[in-house]
Amino acid sequence: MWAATEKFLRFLQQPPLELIPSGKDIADIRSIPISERFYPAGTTIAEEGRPGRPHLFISSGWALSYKSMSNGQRLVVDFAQRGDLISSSPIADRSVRSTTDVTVFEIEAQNHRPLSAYSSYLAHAMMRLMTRNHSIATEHLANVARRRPLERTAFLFLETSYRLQQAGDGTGDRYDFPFTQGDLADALGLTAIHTNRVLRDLREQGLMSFRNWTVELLDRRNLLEMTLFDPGYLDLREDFVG
Amino acid sequence: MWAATEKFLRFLQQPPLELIPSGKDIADIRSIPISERFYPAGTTIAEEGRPGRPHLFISSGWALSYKSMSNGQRLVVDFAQRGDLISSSPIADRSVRSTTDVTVFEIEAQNHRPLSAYSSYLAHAMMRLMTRNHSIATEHLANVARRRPLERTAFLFLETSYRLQQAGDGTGDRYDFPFTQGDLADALGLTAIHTNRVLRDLREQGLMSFRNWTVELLDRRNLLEMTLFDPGYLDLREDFVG
DNA sequence: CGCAGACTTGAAGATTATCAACCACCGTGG
DNA sequence: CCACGGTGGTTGATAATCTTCAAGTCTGCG
Repeated sequence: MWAATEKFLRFLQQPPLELIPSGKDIADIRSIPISERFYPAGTTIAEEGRPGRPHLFISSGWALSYKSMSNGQRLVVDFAQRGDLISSSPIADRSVRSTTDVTVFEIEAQNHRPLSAYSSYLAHAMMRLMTRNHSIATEHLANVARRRPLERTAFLFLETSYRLQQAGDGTGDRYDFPFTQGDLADALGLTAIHTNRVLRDLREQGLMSFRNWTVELLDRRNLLEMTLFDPGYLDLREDFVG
Repeated sequence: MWAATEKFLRFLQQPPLELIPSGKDIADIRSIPISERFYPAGTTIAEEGRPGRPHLFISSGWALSYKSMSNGQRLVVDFAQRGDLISSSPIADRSVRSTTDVTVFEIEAQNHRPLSAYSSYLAHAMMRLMTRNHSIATEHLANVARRRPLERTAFLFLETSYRLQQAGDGTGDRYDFPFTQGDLADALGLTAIHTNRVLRDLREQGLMSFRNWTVELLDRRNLLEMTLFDPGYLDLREDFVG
């Protein structure tokens, strides 16, 4: 009947969320209209400036979340992967494009009745994810504002590796990363050319390599040391009080 | 009896939130322990790395939200003012220090029962504020990554002016801003020295001035034009579905 | 083969940081 | 009253970093 809802319930219980809903929580969530949608690679899923789209839980694939700025520049906000929530604003402040084929769960409240009125459990889960997203955005800000390009770039790939691990996708020392150096540059606040040189440095120093759409972390110990990477901000613990 | 709760309810109905709770919403919120606290200027209200502090609604004063990075650098995450929510994470990812005397409402769930279980209304309000905070953080990221220092600086002061207006604190063409050029630099991703030169440029071009802890927007039209500032991301509209 | 998109390299120029002073203001204590 | 120290702000010279411009290379694919 509501196949999407049942799949969504299973999704919540798998990594990275691993929620354990009670009977009431499950019943509450079943009262919310949830749909599962498939977007082929290259689809624009959400567009900046548009109002009130549903909240998106990515269930598989990679998506690029970005802002097209009025000065002609572009900012890549995030490389979104399985388990990530892309929550909507009254007016979307970013666009989302599927980079690979992508499957998402879409949730939208009806008749001006907020989701939190349907399910306090889902509200709680969403607040945890939104808090984590905020932490990630803040860490990106720190990265761009206060780390040098080499460390900055290494940091981003380390973060991505940890998030993949959390989502249960591999060990993280080697992973697919289907984005261009231009995408990377727009995430790091550099030019594509400079990003290219930074990647070469990282490769020549034997630290890591990004070629042919795959990342290899060759010397994780030194990468951690030079970036002083601490994954605490990615934590998704149960003891969040929201 | 619960003076703080009643004051908090009034706070919700004033700018910038202007919420209109129903009778049930009010009863729900009365079931939550809320305290009002006063922090003199210079107090450290929250500290990075510490677990599980309450959520903070700033009711008056200015606070500085920042990260002390392990590479010795500092990032100023936000200049928080009246009406802002500083939501907590499982592990705090930033510190907060009162810059002026500050009054806040502090809300903390008890016994592992999430706030959303007490009040779907408060959960909804918090999700709206968290979404706005996320939009602000993303815009700051765009600002630092993809705008030049002059526009970047002007943008920050324009944003602050709009947020003050939303909170009902003055017209915004002239306002107190009790932070140093060093604080500003750590928010903009520049050195203090370069920030000083940028401020001089803005002043010499007759665009705006920041001296003696007060900001004057002298030529708002040109500031808006050069930054292409669009306050849409600060929107706090009722039609949010979370 | 030839094209398009992504990547790579070198040289030159612009921007931003660093270093080293110095000024201005303010509250304190002699 | 005034010297003093501390904080915050200002300036110039120099060095490092990053961008821009211009020109390719590589690869997959029709």
